Amino acid sequence: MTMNATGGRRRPPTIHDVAREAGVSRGTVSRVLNGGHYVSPAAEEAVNAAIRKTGYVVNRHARSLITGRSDSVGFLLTEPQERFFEDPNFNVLLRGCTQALAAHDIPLLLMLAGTPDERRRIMRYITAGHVDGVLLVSSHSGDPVADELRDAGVPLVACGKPIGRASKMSYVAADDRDGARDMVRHLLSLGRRRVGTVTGPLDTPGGVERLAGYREVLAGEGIEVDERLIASGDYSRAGGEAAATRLLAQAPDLDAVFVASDLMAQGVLTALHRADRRVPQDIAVGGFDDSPAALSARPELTTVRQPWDRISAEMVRVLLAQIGGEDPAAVILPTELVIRGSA
Amino acid sequence: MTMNATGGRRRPPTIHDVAREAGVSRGTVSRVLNGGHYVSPAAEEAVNAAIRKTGYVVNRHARSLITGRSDSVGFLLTEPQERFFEDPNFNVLLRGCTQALAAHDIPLLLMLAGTPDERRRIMRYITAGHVDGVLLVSSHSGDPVADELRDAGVPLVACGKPIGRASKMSYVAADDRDGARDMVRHLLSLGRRRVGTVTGPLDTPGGVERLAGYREVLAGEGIEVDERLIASGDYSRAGGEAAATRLLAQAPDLDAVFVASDLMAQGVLTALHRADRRVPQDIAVGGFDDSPAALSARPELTTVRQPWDRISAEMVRVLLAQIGGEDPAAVILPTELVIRGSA
DNA sequence: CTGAAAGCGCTTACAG
DNA sequence: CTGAAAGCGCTTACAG
Repeated sequence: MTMNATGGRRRPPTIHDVAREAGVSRGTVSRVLNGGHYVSPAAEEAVNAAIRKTGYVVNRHARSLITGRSDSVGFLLTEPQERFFEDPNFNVLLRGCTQALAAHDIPLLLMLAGTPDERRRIMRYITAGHVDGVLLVSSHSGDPVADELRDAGVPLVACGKPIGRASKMSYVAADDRDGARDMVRHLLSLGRRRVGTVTGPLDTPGGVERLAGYREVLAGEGIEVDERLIASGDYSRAGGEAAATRLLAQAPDLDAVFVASDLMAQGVLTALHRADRRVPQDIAVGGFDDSPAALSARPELTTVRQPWDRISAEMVRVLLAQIGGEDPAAVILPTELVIRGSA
Repeated sequence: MTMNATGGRRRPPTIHDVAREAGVSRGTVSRVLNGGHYVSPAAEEAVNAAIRKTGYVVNRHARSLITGRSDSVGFLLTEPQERFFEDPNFNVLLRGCTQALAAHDIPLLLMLAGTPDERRRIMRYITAGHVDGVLLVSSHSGDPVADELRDAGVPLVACGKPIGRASKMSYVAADDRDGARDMVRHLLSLGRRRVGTVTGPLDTPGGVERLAGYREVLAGEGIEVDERLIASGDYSRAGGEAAATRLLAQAPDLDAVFVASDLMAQGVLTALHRADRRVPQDIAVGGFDDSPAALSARPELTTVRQPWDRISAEMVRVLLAQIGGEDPAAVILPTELVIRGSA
């Protein structure tokens, strides 16, 4: 039983075969391939017929060699690996971006750079031009990769507002602050008066903005913010659990909590369950994301939906525009309150 | 504020620049790049110094154009999208493969083909040679993609034994049957006598083999298999929940259940909880996979660990060997019983 | 609108 | 061991 790499693969047809079949020059075939400008209708038709007949598919390597473009895009995740697999948000984003790119016939290269070592290798790979642009997924602002890529002139769009350098970098984000406001208002409308919050890391836009929304609503209602009602988390389930435990100790009269991510909210539910607090009767819990974690929680989470489909579609749109020469752009998308069993 | 695609990118150095710097011909530089054969030590050293000095990185498109290889590998998932995001196993596998390939400096192209339409487009892409080989992840044997790829001569390795055509196709799998035997023996060792099972889909190797292991152990113990103790699932959480509900109705005296995946086991726990059966006191529950789902379950799942790291590493190893011209190979890896709270 | 020609950056026989 | 040369499949000014 022999089977090698070239096994059943025939030599694929080239532009030359198409030209011969169509009775035109290779230049004309190429023009048809690249938009059909300066080509007579007759020639165009002959070429298209020849393409169908030969089953021709352009050789991207040859094309890239001359155009200097790779016709592929990188999806770069600079979080530690665990986060990627723990947090369903990344999955949703990855799928959305893959699909949006597929519509343009552009393959997505998945790049995982959790360690400084991996980051270096991948930076080299990217800056060598193996990818036309990068979809950057990383929540922390301390991340140097974003700056490095921008300085290298690599088209780039971040998911979430890059703290401190937004004006020079494209990004797509949900309206974090507004979503937080909706949730806190909802909790208050339930009659809760001791509303706490578990924040995201405060070096991330989600951490900062969702907390800001929380403060705004309380201030607007004339409720003084009690700092004992605020605990910070790290977007992990375990972090949420620990934060809730602290909250319970600092403010035993807590009757609601807005948690800055669904995954942390799962941890919060675990902590409340252990402390024999019923949800939502004793303590109402609101999440953020509407990730799959919201539905797998018990009770199912009332949460703030981030429009992941639109976020990924916009990231791709903005990136392709930038690769095409356009200036960077920021896109802010509205969120939606989703009410389920937890609040 | 202007910033375009070519912004900060300089024209990268070519092999020509390196040759000039090193005072040798381009051919010699190329030889150093490709293994250093037929190159004098002096020349090699000069070239390496020149590479460092110029920061040269090979242009893969030019290389691919002549070698006919793309130096990249596809990770093809033919499951419906939802499954990919619901089941943590895929994530673990994806990460493992990405890392194993990264060690060879080979990028992984993520390909999601959940619909017939996407499958067609991706098949075209792959058979056009844009990828040197594919890592195929799909649990169902009805999947035509595997055959199509093999017939097209594309180097291929499947995750899990492809039912009915294993002899002609590379695959890497855990020893499903043996893992199932370990788990059922464990449940019996706990003194349970009415041990049921929730199987995977019976057109998947995991569905068939894990059920076979279950039957074998019972037969070995002289226990007649009661078909009312067997319910089939679809590897989804909801499927596990439904199967457990059926089991409870058919065999109310159930005192243990071996579930063919951790994710389904989560659903089983939900159903048992609803039926007021305590785990593990009333009913012991054993899972399969040792995926992240095992740890997020309450109680944490006793399960059968699939060695995901090794599975992905072996998949990559076998694929690269095959791309290099070797014959297909099958690799079976041992599992390990992991005891936690649920049984 | 179209063809002939140059050239993208690299690898690989071919002579030496 | 090494250089000169051909050529991978395509795109794009350049003439017509």
